[in-house]
Amino acid sequence: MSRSTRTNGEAPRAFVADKREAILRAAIKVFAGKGYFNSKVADIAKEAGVADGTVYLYFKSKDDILHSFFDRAMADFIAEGKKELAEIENPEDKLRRIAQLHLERLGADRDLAIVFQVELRGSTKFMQQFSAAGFSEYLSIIQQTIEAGQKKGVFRNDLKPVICAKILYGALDEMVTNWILSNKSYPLAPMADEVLKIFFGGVLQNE
Amino acid sequence: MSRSTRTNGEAPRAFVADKREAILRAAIKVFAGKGYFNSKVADIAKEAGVADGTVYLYFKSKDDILHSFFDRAMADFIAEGKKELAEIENPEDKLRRIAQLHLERLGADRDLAIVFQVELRGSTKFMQQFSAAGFSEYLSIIQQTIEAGQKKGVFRNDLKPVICAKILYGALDEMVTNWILSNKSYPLAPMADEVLKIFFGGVLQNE
DNA sequence: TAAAAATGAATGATGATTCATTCATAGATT
DNA sequence: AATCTATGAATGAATCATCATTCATTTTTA
Repeated sequence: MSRSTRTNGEAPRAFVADKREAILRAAIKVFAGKGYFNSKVADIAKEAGVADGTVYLYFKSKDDILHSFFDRAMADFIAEGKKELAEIENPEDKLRRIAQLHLERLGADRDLAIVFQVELRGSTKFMQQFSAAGFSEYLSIIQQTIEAGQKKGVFRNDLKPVICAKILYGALDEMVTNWILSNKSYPLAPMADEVLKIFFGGVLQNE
Repeated sequence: MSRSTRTNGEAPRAFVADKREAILRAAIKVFAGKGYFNSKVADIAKEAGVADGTVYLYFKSKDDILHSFFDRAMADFIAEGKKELAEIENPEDKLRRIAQLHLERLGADRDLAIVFQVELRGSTKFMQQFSAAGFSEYLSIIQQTIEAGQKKGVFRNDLKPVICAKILYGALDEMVTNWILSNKSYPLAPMADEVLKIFFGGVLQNE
């Protein structure tokens, strides 16, 4: 046993990581409740059960908290998505899985969803980075799936894949936003099928 | 000529209204550039070419500026939309006109679009009001058009109108957001047709 | 010249960040 | 085992810059 400290419970780093995690969770909760700019660092500290100064032992600044959250959440999301999608061949099924993952993930954690839908968009600057970072990768995964489907002949060839991707994303995004703003609480994930029914088949009656 | 002041240019109220308008325009520009919370009232005053205090002769508070902007913009938009749509019978054409108006309007004024897409969403509180106010009315206009189309048999009956409406709105919204964030400047309005092609016909190949 | 509009310096509240201090732990020493 | 000490985590009161807002004064208008 090379690691002597392993004996009594957790390695020292694990303890540290937990506190960071606690502050991050607290921040999400506070941001979701009052909005980023209306949230005081003191609020976050209180929610996390630590002193104000402690926050600065784990994060450079208030801004850094939001960034850290976003970086991790987005990386996790894309990583898990890619893994899941690698096992699916059929482009139609792939899109279905993307939609489900999207709504499952955000539907499982309201605070996280609020920060994603509302707070992360509160500044153009952030949106630009957002755009540059994980977001465009996400869009391009959808786009590539559509291109693959076109090659296979399951999707129409007269549509631009970029636009299709944006529409699907926009539709899912709107489902999430509506879900957040609604007072009634309903499960979000099942909307995936509704969305895809329309996205796949269109609204026009085929006589 | 009953209005005596009409002779030398503007009526007194018009002068006042112009200054209010100037401050509002300036505010939109500043908000669009730096975000609501990063914008100082002094920035707005400077941009409008007035003293800091003058802003408070026309608006109750910084918050009131954003609200006033939103109220007017949304009311204008819905009013004009309703007028235009009243002249259209065919639900398909109606949706097409809605999409065009949506993109034309926002595509014509980038600052306005940024405030709409980015700033107005920076707080859940605002979003809730947003939601309560004009926004849900907008969504329901789309929804009703779809219902009308279903009755006429042009739209599929196995789709929920609410969901269809949200999807169309979400798709348009995403087009606008992407347009704002893109460095390349392309015309936004033509995307309406692309969106509708997919919304109407779906992406699946009909063999 | 009276009233209205505009000014911009001063005020006061707020809240992010800092840092001198305290606390807890684990090894070292006796 | 009891005591001591070094280390780094944690604390939270104090700092300090930042604005939104006000209002006494000046300028413009009619």
